[in-house]
Amino acid sequence: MNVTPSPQTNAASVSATLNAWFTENARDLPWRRDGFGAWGILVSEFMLQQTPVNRVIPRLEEWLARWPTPASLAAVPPSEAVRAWSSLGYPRRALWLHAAAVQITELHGGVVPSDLDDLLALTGIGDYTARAVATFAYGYRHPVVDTNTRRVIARAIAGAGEPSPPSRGRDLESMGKLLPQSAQEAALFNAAIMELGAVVCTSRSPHCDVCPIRNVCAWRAADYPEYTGTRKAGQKKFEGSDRQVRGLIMAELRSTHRSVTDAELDTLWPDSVQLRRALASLLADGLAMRAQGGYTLPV
DNA sequence: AATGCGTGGGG
DNA sequence: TCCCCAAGCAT
Repeated sequence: MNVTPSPQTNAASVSATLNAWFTENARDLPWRRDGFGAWGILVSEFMLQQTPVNRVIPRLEEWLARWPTPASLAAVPPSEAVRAWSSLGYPRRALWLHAAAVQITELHGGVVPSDLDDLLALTGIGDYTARAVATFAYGYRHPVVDTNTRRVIARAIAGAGEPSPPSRGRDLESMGKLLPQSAQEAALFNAAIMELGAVVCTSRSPHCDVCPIRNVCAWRAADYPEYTGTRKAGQKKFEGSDRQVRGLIMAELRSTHRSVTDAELDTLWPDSVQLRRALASLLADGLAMRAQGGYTLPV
């Protein structure tokens, strides 16, 4: 009696196999420690938005030692948050995390909310981060979809080499179909599929030889067809970009507690028009402010 | 919805 | 070397 696997049994197989694999092979990361807490998880998720794990860990531990609660961060000026962010990149995230800490303190009694809509209302929290916090900090049964999850589903389930461009509804639906019924198993699976994408089913050179779901992988079954769909637009060149100049200015502002003069800024970049443009955008973002004949981080 | 937003490591 | 990518978000 041969049984053709139904989508349900295939989904159950993938989630059970990945959860078993994850239980044995999960990396020992700070935010996975028992009792790490919702605030620590929230901070880690902010830092992990587009920044690799290994670069996040030291900054995260410093951050939580200094600001163990949302209220403690809310009590200092945003300049301190931006400075402690150091060179993690995308410093707007530091500003947004500080703003979220203020909101949590003023609107939620200093307790990181667990409700999806409450989380989404916080500055700097979008669909991924809201779901990650509700799931990993509070154990709710929500689908959590990040870039790793999207890639694993594209390959193992859809048989494509790469995911299509993100589509919120479709992404949540496809992850929802794989999600185990129990909230505890669901939370584990959300982390497990992300982990697989991060360490095995990687974007560039996937390690299919050690993949725990290689036997049910649709991409492998189809003999690894190349991706044919539309790609997301590539990043613009960084060298010579406004982003590079913004980065130089921010590094200068972080390096001192006194105000940085126009003359000092002019030494950072040869094109003064571009430098002014970058500076104006930082002022507009609230990452810099005028002070005492120069510029400082936002107090 | 397409674009802008840092930084650094790896193929 | 250069190009791609990394637990996204806001506009």
